[in-house]
Amino acid sequence: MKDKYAGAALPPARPLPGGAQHGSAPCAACAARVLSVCNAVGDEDLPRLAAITVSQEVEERRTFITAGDPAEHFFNITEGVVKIYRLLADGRQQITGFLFAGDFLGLATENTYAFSAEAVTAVRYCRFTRKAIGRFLEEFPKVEKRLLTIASNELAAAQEQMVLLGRKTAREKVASFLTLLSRRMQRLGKADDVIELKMSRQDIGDYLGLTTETVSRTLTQFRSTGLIDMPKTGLVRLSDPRALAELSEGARSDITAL
Amino acid sequence: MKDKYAGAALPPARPLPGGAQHGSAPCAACAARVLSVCNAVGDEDLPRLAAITVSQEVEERRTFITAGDPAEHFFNITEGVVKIYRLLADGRQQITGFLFAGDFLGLATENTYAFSAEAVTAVRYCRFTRKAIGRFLEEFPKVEKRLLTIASNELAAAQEQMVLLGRKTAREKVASFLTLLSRRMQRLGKADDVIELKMSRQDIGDYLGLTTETVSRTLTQFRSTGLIDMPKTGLVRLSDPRALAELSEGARSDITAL
DNA sequence: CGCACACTTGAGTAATGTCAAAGAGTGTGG
DNA sequence: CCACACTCTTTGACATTACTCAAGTGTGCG
Repeated sequence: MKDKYAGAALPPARPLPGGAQHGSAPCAACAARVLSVCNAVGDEDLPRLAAITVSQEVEERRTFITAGDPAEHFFNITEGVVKIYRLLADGRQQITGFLFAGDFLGLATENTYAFSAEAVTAVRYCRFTRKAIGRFLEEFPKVEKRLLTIASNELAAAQEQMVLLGRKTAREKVASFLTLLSRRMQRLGKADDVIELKMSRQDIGDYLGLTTETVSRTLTQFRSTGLIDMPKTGLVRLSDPRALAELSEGARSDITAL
Repeated sequence: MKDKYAGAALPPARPLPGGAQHGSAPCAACAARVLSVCNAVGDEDLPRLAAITVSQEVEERRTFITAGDPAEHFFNITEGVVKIYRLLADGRQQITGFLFAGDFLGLATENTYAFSAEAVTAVRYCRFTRKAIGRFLEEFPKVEKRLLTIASNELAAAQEQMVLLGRKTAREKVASFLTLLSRRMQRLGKADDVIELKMSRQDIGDYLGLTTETVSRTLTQFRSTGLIDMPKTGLVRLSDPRALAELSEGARSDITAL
């Protein structure tokens, strides 16, 4: 089942209908713009940006970047959730990040992609060719600066994730994950105590370096100790965000232990 | 003992004597230049580069960047080995990378350092202030491009490390580490089957998400199965680099099992 | 309504961590 | 130059966490 959509021999993602993707309107109207690189481009230059982008949508479960393929594009996620992952020879999977609206994709890339990317939900993105980006950056050095900032932030996040993977316990990992998603909601100005888990337990496990079962058990334990509440599938309410945050940083875990 | 040199209240690292660090000579003569960012600066502009750098040396074991401190500098390692690490509240340590001559340090940084850096061996580096770098980049966009490339490479390496930490077994982790160091020797044009381990077992463990004991046991096992040889302390000869490389990628490990 | 899939729960195992002690290597001072 | 002290590494015995395998439960979709 994990391989259902694997492999690269897929029909291409379809461009949005109507050719609406060429023109300044889409960029100006883009809800993700404020969150993304594109924010570094002034209103007056949006047409230039729009000219090099193609907006596309990808259905749930579709792999749209396969590790090893020539890296021809950069992507800007405008809607949905994407998982970035790498595989070992025997199929073990490590998800190196989840991407959401506003996130930029393609930095960790030389000539070929070193990772795969799969749409966790239905996804919409703007795509640029590397060539076009190159020319564009010449003209808008501000965007290049922004890319460097983004890369720095991603690098910091990657280091944080290394701490999690290398040194945290299962409980701390899951608490970190919930806290991370909560912070993201906060940044978006939404209620930060209710989280939608769009991804499967398997994906959460592959992100945290755990098995599905351990993720499930840990969530159950959190629920039974009153740290979280799960009103319905895919929804988690953080009953005690503070305790979760402390737990995620490696605070004494005996205080909330079963 | 781990705290012997910890804390920020240390005498500053000393600049090299003679003021030799201001002038073009040091950059032109720098052995690490070909490996580093500085390579993006042409010979004719080296004086400009030298004008904003200060070369310093740091003794073994000295922490020269402490997480949380204001990020005022970027560094270019020109000699020695540096470890970059993060700590959890209770002292658990995760080393996110080892840096060698030519490596650039300071990218994963906003206004304060999110990591600490310690000299594993005696270290020499060139230091730039953020301000100076900003002005310099305006003038030499080529260097900025180079930084973006470096950041991309680091990001790819970070993802690779996440796979290691999240999904590899102890044997695979240690094999990966040896293979990584071997590749580095290769890139430097040196014999790639003999590796100097400048760092302690503890550091290797903190890098691989293992304990000292597990690292030690795994190395012993590799030796007893003929994968490696340890002629003297700190030296490892890869007797079967191919098998190690395969093991590190998650190949069937039964073929070399004890 | 029933099938499929994802999630949960349980029992037993294996890998790695913990604690403890002995051995090896390094440097220092007598 | 040797002996001692210190630290790092190795080895051993045991504990524990998280994994594996397996069965059951729930949920959503056709």
